Amino acid sequence: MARKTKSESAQTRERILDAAEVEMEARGVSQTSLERIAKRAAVTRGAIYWHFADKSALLQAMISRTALPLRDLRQCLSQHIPGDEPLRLLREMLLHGLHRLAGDQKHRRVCHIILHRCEITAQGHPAEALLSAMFEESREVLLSLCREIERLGQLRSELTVDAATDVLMAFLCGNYECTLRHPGLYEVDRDWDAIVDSVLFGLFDTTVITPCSDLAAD
Amino acid sequence: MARKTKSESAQTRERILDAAEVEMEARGVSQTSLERIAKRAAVTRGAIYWHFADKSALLQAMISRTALPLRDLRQCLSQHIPGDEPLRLLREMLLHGLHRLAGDQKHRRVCHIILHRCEITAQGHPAEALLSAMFEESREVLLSLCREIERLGQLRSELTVDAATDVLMAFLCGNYECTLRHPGLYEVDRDWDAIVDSVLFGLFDTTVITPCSDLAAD
DNA sequence: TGATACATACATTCGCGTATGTATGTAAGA
DNA sequence: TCTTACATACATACGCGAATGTATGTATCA
Repeated sequence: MARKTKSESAQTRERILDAAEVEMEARGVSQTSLERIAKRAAVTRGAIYWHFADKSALLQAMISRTALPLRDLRQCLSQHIPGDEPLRLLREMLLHGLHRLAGDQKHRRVCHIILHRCEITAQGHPAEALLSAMFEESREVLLSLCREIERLGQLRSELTVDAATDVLMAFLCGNYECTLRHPGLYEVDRDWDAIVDSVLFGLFDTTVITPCSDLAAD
Repeated sequence: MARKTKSESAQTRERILDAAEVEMEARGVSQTSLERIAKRAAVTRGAIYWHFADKSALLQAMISRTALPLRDLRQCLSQHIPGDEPLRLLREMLLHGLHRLAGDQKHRRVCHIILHRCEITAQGHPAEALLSAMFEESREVLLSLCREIERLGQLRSELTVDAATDVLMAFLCGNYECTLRHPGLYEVDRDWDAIVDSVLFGLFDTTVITPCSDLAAD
């Protein structure tokens, strides 16, 4: 064996990342040796060390390869015209996240690894900073939306904006948790519309929501 | 050093478990060596191997030592007189779980380890069976309550019992997730009453709820 | 005096990182 | 265009530390 062409090399790299995903989901990050990954990718550890500095860098690359929910949030936000029905935008954002979680196999796998197959120690861990940043940024997004909704007088009087935001965060995180950790015991492919509407109805005065779905059309 | 009295031996065992909790929460289960645990407990690895077969058994003992939310659920359920305001019971159960999560330091630590500091591989892992059983059993409890509520005509018409159950599960799991994983970014010590009421209000017709709290008195 | 509750010492395994070998791709010079 | 020179893309081999499990020593309790 010897030197391959550039595209072949890139393919090797992808195969290694694919193999790492499968192995790490099955056995956990720390219990997966580079030898196992290499074997599944039909290379030797030498190839892995050529493409990646160490296991940590491999994990980092694996995470970077698939965009995480944050991108979706930003994408949804970019379609938002400020002052224009934040409640409906919020609805679309929640539905978008839930549908992606149900549909995108690859997305699910990487999230599963980061959330449940990876012992995040304190600081410095590749997944640690990412998770915190995603959480904080998601919360910021939801919080600003809740503030807009409150300004329109649609927040239920017993609630603060922070309380509403945190219910939404818990609902979202909980769905990731339940879906990924207990795939047999928790339904993913379902009619999320009624469910999301119920949650929103508990937090906001949703009489103004017009259930037009043409905004979600891509 | 040598043979201790029985109570001293039991104390040693507890010290080992305490040390294991602290170390495992800080570094993750697989990254925590028995040597570190022994050092913190002021013993040698020999003592650990005397009390426990291996690291797996140690983890199992650690989990068994602190009762998990399941016991709370059962306790709450046992106070339930069937046919008597399931909605109020549900409310108390949710509040009880959230308050314990906020107040019980030891409980939080073990949950944190099991959920986020432990790479659960497929079957056979000490934490795996426990987590699945807890989830399934919790869902069963909530599902039966939702069924009772539906029978009383208090379930919102757009929802199925399963949908309502899963919203509650997601809400609960999400709170564990957010609280334990992002302690700085998510408030635990808060007024949960209004929040729980909002969630319930989104799912059920809660006009019948009488906010008497004497039922919760232990 | 025997079983207990450890400490100590030792053997073994496992995975990591690195050093090195090697065959091929590739660009430049003649 | 053929060859030279080098970079690339791995494979192979080795040394290392860390952690595990076990075997054995030992002092004390009962």
